[in-house]
Amino acid sequence: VMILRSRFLDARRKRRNFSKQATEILNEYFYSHLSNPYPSEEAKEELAKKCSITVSQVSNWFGNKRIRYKKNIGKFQEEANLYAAKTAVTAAHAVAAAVQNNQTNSP
Amino acid sequence: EDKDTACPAEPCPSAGTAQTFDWMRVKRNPPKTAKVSEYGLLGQPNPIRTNFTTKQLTELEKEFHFNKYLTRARRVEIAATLELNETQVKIWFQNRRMKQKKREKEGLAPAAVSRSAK
DNA sequence: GTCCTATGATTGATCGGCGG
DNA sequence: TCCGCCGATCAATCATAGGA
Repeated sequence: VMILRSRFLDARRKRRNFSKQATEILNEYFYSHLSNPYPSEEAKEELAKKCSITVSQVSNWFGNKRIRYKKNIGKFQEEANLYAAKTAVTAAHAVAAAVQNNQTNSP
Repeated sequence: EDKDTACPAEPCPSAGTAQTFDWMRVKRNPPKTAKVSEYGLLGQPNPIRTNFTTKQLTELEKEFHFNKYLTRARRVEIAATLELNETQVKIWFQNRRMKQKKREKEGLAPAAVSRSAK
């Protein structure tokens, strides 16, 4: 059939990839909330702020990410482990700091 | 704000194999729009997304600018004229309104943060 | 330039909740 | 109980960006 439909109406789709750091922030949130990657409106606004993109773009990103992730979990395994390790290190630092602080107070 | 930052009953197991959470199993029911088996032979009902023609979209758009909301009568009329279900017309207006709201919101935020810093 | 995959945006339609 | 709307999301697709 004439699949020649919107050859013009979608000229606005001049996509631009997000910055490396923005994607980094979004992925960190996604993988640290893998059990429920549905940021609240407030969380989306915060992410949008940090990433310098709009709330709609944050929504699009999560929508695409969720669909594509579950479509092929295996393909994202490496990425998942990468971010899991990253957050683990961050958490470890916090714990280490807490422990150290605790030890210096109880000799 | 956050309430699921930790696993309920999971110490810290999987390190290489991701778990399968409920959201990953979510499956939408296939569209029930449009009449079924109109081509008996091909036996392919309509488990697919409808592709509106440029003409249909043009008419819907025109009507939308006239009325953001449809009356039952108008909906029936348009559906018949464009050869669509009443549901499709109803949903189209619903989505169109959401789109409108979204665009208005985006068109007023990008440039309105410096009321004192400039 | 060619080909293929990654990715942001669009959109018809679904899901759950609310009000009439 | 049924219906329409809202807000969020799904799922498929479009079109470009980026890399080989």
